[in-house]
Amino acid sequence: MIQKQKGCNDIYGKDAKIWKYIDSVIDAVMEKYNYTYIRTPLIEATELFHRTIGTSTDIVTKETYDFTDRGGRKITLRPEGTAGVVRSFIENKMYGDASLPLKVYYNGTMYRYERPQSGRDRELTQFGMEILGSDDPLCDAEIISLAVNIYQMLGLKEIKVNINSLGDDASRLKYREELIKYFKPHINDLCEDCKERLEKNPLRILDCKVDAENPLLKNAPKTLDYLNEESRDRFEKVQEYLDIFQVKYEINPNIVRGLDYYNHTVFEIEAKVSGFGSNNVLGGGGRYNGLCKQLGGPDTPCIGFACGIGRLKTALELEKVKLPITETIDLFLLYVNDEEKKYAAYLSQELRLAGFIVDTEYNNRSLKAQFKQADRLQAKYTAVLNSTDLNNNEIKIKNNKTKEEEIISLDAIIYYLDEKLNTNLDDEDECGCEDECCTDDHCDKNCHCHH
RNA sequence: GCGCCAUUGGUGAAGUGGUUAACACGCUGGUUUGUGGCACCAGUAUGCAAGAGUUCGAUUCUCUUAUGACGCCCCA
Repeated sequence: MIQKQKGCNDIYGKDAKIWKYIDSVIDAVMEKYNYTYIRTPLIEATELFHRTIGTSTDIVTKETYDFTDRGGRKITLRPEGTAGVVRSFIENKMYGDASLPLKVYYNGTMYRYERPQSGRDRELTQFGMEILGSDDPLCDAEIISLAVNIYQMLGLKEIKVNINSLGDDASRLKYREELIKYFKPHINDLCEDCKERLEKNPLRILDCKVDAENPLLKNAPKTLDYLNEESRDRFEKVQEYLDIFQVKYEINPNIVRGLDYYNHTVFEIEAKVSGFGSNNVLGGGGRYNGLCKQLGGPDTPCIGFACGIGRLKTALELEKVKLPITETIDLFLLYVNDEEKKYAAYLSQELRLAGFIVDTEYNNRSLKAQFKQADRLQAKYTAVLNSTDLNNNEIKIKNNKTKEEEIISLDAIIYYLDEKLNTNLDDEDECGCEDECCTDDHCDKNCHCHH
C-alpha cells in the first residue's frame, strides 16, 4: 500500500468542515481590517529562504524541502509565508503603490523537513498577515489585536499574548554582547545545548527548557534594559495602542523569536488549555524592518504574524468550543421500485435547487438499509416515496427525530420543509450542546436533551 | 539529525514459537413479498505494516525499511 508522506495529513469529513469554517472566519475578520488576500507560489528559489532566514540556525541547512528541478534550478518548498510575500512585494513593485502601507494576508500550506511530534507536522497550514510600508507602532498593535480577534471570533478563550521588544539593530546588538558577557563565566552551570547556544544564538538560552528554573536565567539581563530611548518610546506606544484595543498582554522578556531579522516588537500567542504537548505556541510574529532591503528592495519597514491552523484547531478541540458546523441533512428520500427511484431523482433535484440539503439512496438497498443510511447522514426528515401516494399527488414525510409522519400534497413540500426546518433550528439552538457535553456533570448549559 | 514506544479485519482491540487469530461494535442478508432503529439467526482477517533472517514451523524471536505517538535539537 502506498502511504502518505511522513508528517502529512489527509483532511476530510468533519475535520474538513472545521477547517473550512476556520478559513471562513479568517476571511471575514481580515476583510473587516481591510487586509487583502495574497497567494504566492508554493515553490521559491532556495536562495530566497537562505537570504531571509540566514545560515545561523539549522533551518535552512536541514529543515527545508529542497530539490533541483529539471532545469537545474535550486528550488525550495516554502517553509513559511513571509519571505514569499516580501519577494512578491518587491518583484511587483508594490512599494510604488500610492496606498501604502500594504496590508495583506495569506493562508496556505508550508513544508518543513522535520521529525513530526505533537503540534508539528511536515506539511502544515498557516495563515498570516503582513503590513508592509509603515513603521507606525499602531501597526504593531493592530497586528496583535487582529490575531487576538480571530481567536476570539472562533470562540477560543484560553490564550495568552506575550510581547517583547528587541529594539533597533543597535540595541539588539548591544544586548547580545551583554548576554554573552553575562553567561560566559557561568557556562558550566548551563546545559549542553546552552553551551552551544552561547556563541551561536545566546538569546535562545533565555527560553531553554532544561535551564528554565535556573536563577541564572531569571537574573539575566533583559532586552528591555538595553533599549535606547527611541526604541523604548516606540515600545510604550505599542502598549498604549494595545490598551486602546483592549488586548490583554504580558511583557515577557524571554520572547526572542528565532531569526535574526526581527527587531522592535516581537510577540507570541500561546494556548493555555491543558492537553497541549510541548509546542503550545499558536502563532507569533514581529517587526522585520530590515528584511525588504536585505532582499534587494527598498528600505521598507514591515511587521507580520503567522499562525498554524493545525494547532489552532487542536486548541479549539481541547477547549471544546462549539463551532457552527452543519453535519445534518434536511431530507433523505427512500424508494423501492424504479418508478419511485426516478421520482426520487427528480424531487431531490427540485429541492436542492430550492435550497435544501437532500440526499437519496444509490444502491437500491432494502428499506431497512435505507433508513439506516438516513440515520447515518443525520437526516432531519425522511420520505418513503410510494407509487400510490405519488399518483395521488401526495408524499408521506416523517420527522426523523419525533417519528411523526404526515401526508402532504406534493405541491406544498417546499413550503412545508421551509416552515418545519426553520422551527426545528430554533429547537436545536435551545439545546445547543454537543453529545459529550450532555453526559458531562459539569455541563453548565441546563439542557434537557438526552443524547 | 538524535532518543523512546508502538503498528493485529471497516473500527476498538485480546492473544500465542505449532491445527479453524478471541471478544465487542459496525456492516450485509434473513426472520418480516414496501416503513429502520429492539430481538434472534447467519455472514463478515488464507491473515497480524513491508521485506529479509533464525527455526521442522514465525503474527509471536532478530535485523532492515516505512508509518504513527511522544520528547530532544531547531522552531520560520
